[in-house]
This record gives sequence, C-alpha cells and structure tokens, in this order.
Amino acid sequence: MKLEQAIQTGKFSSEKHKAVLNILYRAWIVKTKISNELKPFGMSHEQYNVLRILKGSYPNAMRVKDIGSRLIEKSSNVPRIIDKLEDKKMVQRLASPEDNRETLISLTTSGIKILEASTRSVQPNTIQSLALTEKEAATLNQLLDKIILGE
Amino acid sequence: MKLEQAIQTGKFSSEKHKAVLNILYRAWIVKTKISNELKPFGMSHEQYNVLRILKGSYPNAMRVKDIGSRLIEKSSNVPRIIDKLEDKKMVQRLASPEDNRETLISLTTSGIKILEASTRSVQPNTIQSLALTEKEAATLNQLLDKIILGE
DNA sequence: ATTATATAAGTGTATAAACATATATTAGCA
DNA sequence: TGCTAATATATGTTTATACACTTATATAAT
Repeated sequence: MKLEQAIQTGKFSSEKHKAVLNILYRAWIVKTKISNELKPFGMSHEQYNVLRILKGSYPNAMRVKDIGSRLIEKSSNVPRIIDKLEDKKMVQRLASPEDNRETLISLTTSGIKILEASTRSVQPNTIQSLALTEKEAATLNQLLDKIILGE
Repeated sequence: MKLEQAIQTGKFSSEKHKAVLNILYRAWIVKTKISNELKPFGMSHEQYNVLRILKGSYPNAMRVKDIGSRLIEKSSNVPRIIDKLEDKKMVQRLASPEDNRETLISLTTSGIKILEASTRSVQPNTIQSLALTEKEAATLNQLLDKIILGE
C-alpha cells in the first residue's frame, strides 16, 4: 500500500518530509509482520533478534554488552530480554572466566531449534517477499545510510 | 552512521535483508530524535502526531476514528492519546451533532501555539537536516512504497 | 596499598504499546 | 416495531520501552 493510502493524506511539504513518514510507516509494517509471525513461537521481536545475534557467534557464547551493541534499538534492556529467553530455556548464562563483571550468554540446543523453525516462518513472509531486486535494495540502502540524525 | 557500524556487523545474507534491518534502524533513529526534541515540550511522539493531524483540518474538529486512520502506527490507542492532550488543555472533546457515538476533537489555541513552537524545534533537526536531495528522497519513497508485507 | 574512576550487569519505575473487552449508539432488516 | 449486527469510543490488562539507579568488579592514579 502506498503511504498516501495508508495514512489517508496526500499533502507532504516535500519528498524529504514524506520520506521520513514513509520510513516510520514501513518500519512499523515490518515490525508488526515479524511480531505476528513470531507469535506462534511465543517470542517477541526483540527476543528473536537476540537469538539471531547469538547464532552469529554460535557455538561461542557472547557477552551481554556485545549483544546490546548489535541490537538495532539501542535502548533495549538486554538483561531483561535474556531473562525471558532463559525462562524458556533458549539461552543460558555462564560466568566469564576473564572478567567477573561480565556474563556470557549462549544458545541452548533447544534455542537453536526454535530459532531455526521460527526463521523458516519469518523469512519467506518478510525479507524474501519484498518486491525489490537486489539492485533496488542496494540503492535503498545507500539512501537510508544518509539518514544520520543527531550524531 | 552506516548500518554496519551501528549494529556492529557486516554480514547480511542479501541487500534485501540489509534493507529490512536498515529501515528498522533508521526509523528508530528518527523516532528517538523526534522524541528527544519533544521532551522540553512535555509531549510524546504520538501526541505530537495527533496534534499535527488536527492542525491539518483546523479550525474544523475531527472524529477520533479519522485521527486514527491518519496515524502511522495503526495500533495506537487514540482515545488515550486524546486523554493526555486534553489534560494538558491542548485539545478539547466535543459532542458530534450527527452521531452520538462519535466524539469530535479540536485543537485549542494553546494547543496550536505549543504545536507550532515544538515544530520549530523538531523540523530543522529532523526532516530539514536530512542529507538527501529532493530527487533522492523521491527515489527513496518509490522504493519504500514497494514494501507491502501482509496485505 | 588505597582511593577514585570506569565498566558490566542487573533492578526499579514510570510511561507507552498491544490487544481484548465493554458500553453506547446507529443501521439494517424480518 | 423489535431484534440483530455493525460502528465509534472508551476502558482494562499485559507486556514492552525508556531511563535512572544499584551492585559488583576491574582499572588507573597517587
């Protein structure tokens, strides 16, 4: 759906103004879609993201702070997300041998399985279904990379 | 900041995959920036959006459902946002002469003033500061309009 | 060695988002 | 008319977000 239909208006002061609203709208669409796909797996979007990050370094464990630095939403409360995943036995906390302030987090076997099953549900309905060629996506990425507010 | 730095990773399975993460990241940046700009005015992002929508039809009042249909995040709870704005005397509720189920919402004089003052703070630091030409923004909009998951 | 500073994880709390449900009113129709 | 369904707003409740603060540990400086 075009943005104009989605928010029932056609008056934008500029293409730049429209672009800002468009980004907010598409992000909301994507987040909503992913959250809905994850619902049967009893997982929130942020929990799923943490699992994906952990899988990137599997079978090595990761420190909480390194997980946080890879999350898109930097205000996320990583220990609390870990709590939820630990309750569900998807991850486990380990003591760090190098620094006692740190906690290491690792995926459990069951965590990997659920992650893979949920990814098989999420991917085809989100990323793979985007009606963009790789070239278009690359252009989109170039343009998005110019949005660098507040640095 | 480029996405790779922002989320401390360079491995994306495709440009499409990266684009999805990029949209989520840029939206988070924009939302955070706008929220910070609005903080001195004691207003949340969603409250600000509702005031902007109301200004579009000012001096005419709007129905709650029509405000909702213009919001980007469709799961927003419009009556509750109105509650907050009404507490701050920025809007007022009126009975609808046509349909007693409806409530009409209108901006107060003070609401308009605060909206205009906050917009003078938000606009230059968000939309106007985007390092995009109008042509680039138009291309960005075309590409974003292709993201139509779950319709 | 002792103190101050910085860092990592976790906790507390207030607000907002998401979702289901309730209440009131209108519209459709037998 | 009287009943059913649909619509519009509002409320209740659970979970998540944002942000401040605490605790424990490590590093740096004197």
